[in-house]
Amino acid sequence: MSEPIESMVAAAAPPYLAALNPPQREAVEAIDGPVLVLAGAGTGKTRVLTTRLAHILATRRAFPGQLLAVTFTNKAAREMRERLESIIGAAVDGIWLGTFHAIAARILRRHAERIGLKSNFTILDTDDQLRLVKQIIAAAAIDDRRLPPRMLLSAFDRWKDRGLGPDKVPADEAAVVADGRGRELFREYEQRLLALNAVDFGDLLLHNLTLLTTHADVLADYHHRFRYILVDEYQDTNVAQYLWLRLLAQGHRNLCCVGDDDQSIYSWRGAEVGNILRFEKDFPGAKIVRLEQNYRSTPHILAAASGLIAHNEGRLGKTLWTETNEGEKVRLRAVWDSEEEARWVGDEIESLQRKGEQLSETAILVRAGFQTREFEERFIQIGLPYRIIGGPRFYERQEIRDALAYLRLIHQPADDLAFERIINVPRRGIGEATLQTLHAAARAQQTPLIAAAHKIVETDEIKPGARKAIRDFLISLERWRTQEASLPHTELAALVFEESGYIQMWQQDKSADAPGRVENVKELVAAMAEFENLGGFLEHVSLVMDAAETDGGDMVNVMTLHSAKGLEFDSVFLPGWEEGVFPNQRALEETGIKALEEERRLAYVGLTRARKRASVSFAANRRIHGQWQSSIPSRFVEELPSAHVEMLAEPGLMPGLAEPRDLAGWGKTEVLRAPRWSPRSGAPLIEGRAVPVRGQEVRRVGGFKSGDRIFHQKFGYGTIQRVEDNKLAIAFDKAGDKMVMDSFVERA
DNA sequence: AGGACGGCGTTTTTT
DNA sequence: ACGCCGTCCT
Repeated sequence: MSEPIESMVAAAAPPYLAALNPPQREAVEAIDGPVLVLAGAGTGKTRVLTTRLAHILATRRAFPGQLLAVTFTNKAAREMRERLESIIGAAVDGIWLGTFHAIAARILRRHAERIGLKSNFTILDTDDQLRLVKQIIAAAAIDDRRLPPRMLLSAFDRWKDRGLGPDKVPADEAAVVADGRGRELFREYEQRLLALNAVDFGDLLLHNLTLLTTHADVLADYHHRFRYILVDEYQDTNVAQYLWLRLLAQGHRNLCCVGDDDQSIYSWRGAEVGNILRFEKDFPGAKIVRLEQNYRSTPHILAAASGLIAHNEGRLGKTLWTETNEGEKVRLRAVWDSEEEARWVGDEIESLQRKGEQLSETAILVRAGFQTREFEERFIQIGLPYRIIGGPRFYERQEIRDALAYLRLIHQPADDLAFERIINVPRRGIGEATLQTLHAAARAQQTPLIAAAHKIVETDEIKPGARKAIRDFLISLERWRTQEASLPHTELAALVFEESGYIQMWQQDKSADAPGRVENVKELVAAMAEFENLGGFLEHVSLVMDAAETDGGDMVNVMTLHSAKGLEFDSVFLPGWEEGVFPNQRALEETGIKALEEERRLAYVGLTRARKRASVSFAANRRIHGQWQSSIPSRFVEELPSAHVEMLAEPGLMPGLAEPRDLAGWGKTEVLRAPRWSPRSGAPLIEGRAVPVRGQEVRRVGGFKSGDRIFHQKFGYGTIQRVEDNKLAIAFDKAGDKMVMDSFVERA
């Protein structure tokens, strides 16, 4: 441990302040009142956040327990804690530092009974949510082909993102979901969750809002408690999170939000760039600090990224600059097809490697997961080590979810979803019919399945075989539950997986992945050791579903642009800059110009990941869903300022253009944007509607109303049932009921 | 209870 | 093209 905090305070300018540039220092020292720190990419955002926390503590403005620091990811929270402790030189206990969800869960557990929950409530993940929604749909006697569970769930999620419970959803919005039954189903879903003593991720925030707005004493308690509030990645907050912060910050008004509107890439999961754009209005007198000095990238990379993002409107505006020297221009490479692209990138990486660059300092950032495949194939072929970031996670595996269901059920008997999951795993001869009987009984008695099961085994409502199986299972559960108090939780878990026959089930399984599954369950048990008790472990699993730490070998990193946010690499490859792929066609179809700007921000995020060199590439032909499609360069290619880009031309090859042309001046020349990318697309889409393109006849779309007869390329003739923005609910004569984009239909 | 078959979706991801 | 999921059949 280094010097105590007192001696840091004694110094005229503490060392941690001296290391900051003027705006950073301003952001750190503006302790009181609302502050918005607009932190461009690579400008030292985390340093400011952590130094600010350290400064508050060092100057004795608050005790650790009076600080609230919120992040979006566990990784960010961990990093913040580590860096804070390295500044302070000691462990910092008591600070409320964590993700929105973790903090909200902590608060909710303290006051669960005020919401109608018990403090050991279960936090459901998406999988459980979906199963519950399916049950709700079935119970409402709705055909799930008419109402896909995913869609309904996503409607619920988006409502919750906006802080809306069943009673607050605007009538017109509820009306267009599930044939007017949206509100009813939403209410049903929420009631089911309460009955299960469970919450989903959205509820954590939503219940917090209810708690804080309906219990003045609780709110006052937190007002008093949280003297200083800090928020990371503020541009990613949704409305619920914004309302939550605003409520908590009302006390001392010491709210410091750090974010970058140009890096807002999560609107599709409810993030509202608007939150950052209107900070000044919401917090009058707020101090705005801009961090613009970039410590990461070369001037060419910064200029290219800045030139690109300048095409967006409604930005708060920043001008990134750097003191470093020129460096390399952003390289732009046209290739014939996606295979050649992978070959080229592979060659380039090998050449970098020969020059002594680390593979792990190299990244390939793609727009969508399917693009990684081509690179994998090529890299395997040439023996180039790589890792894909962002695959399926440990806690999402079947065996882990099964094992967790056992533990959940022991810890929280009302967890019907857990009960259903494992009642017949391993097989105990409890089939569909028995389960139906149980469900019916549970519904009739308004009790959890487990309680219904206890009663039903005393009757002869079910067959003797199943009855015995259930009774045995219940006895085991009871025993394990008793042992929860006496045994260490790791021992309990090991015991449960043995006695239940779960481990044995996989040991006897002859499939290739069975041994791995056994290992995973054992790993799970081992992982429990780090936690004080079963409850703590389950909380961790629900909220801290971090991907396993990437192993440290020297490998090329392959990931999506989204996963790359917050990371940096010496060399960055940005393949697939083609219309349709990037900007992504579907995004444009869904939300038009809004999506286009978000895609552009994604491109900006990609470029600004690079320290020394960035290479953009695009292919004339690409296989998508098994079909070769010709493509044209992304509009983002033209938007890169040519002074900062070096075109790596291959003679005679310029995909998508009618004929070879002078490539150096593409910025000035209008590039033909023939919509050859998608077989069904009519034209580039802006705001969800086709817009005229030079030399091309574009059919006028929009203006449809229900009752209109239409024709669709794939589904044939049909009648419009309902219009929702640019989406049409259509009863097709042959293909049944479907939702389609209006741009894909024409009047019959 | 387990395999075969057909249909569907295939942008991004955290908690 | 391909994989996953749900259903249906044996």
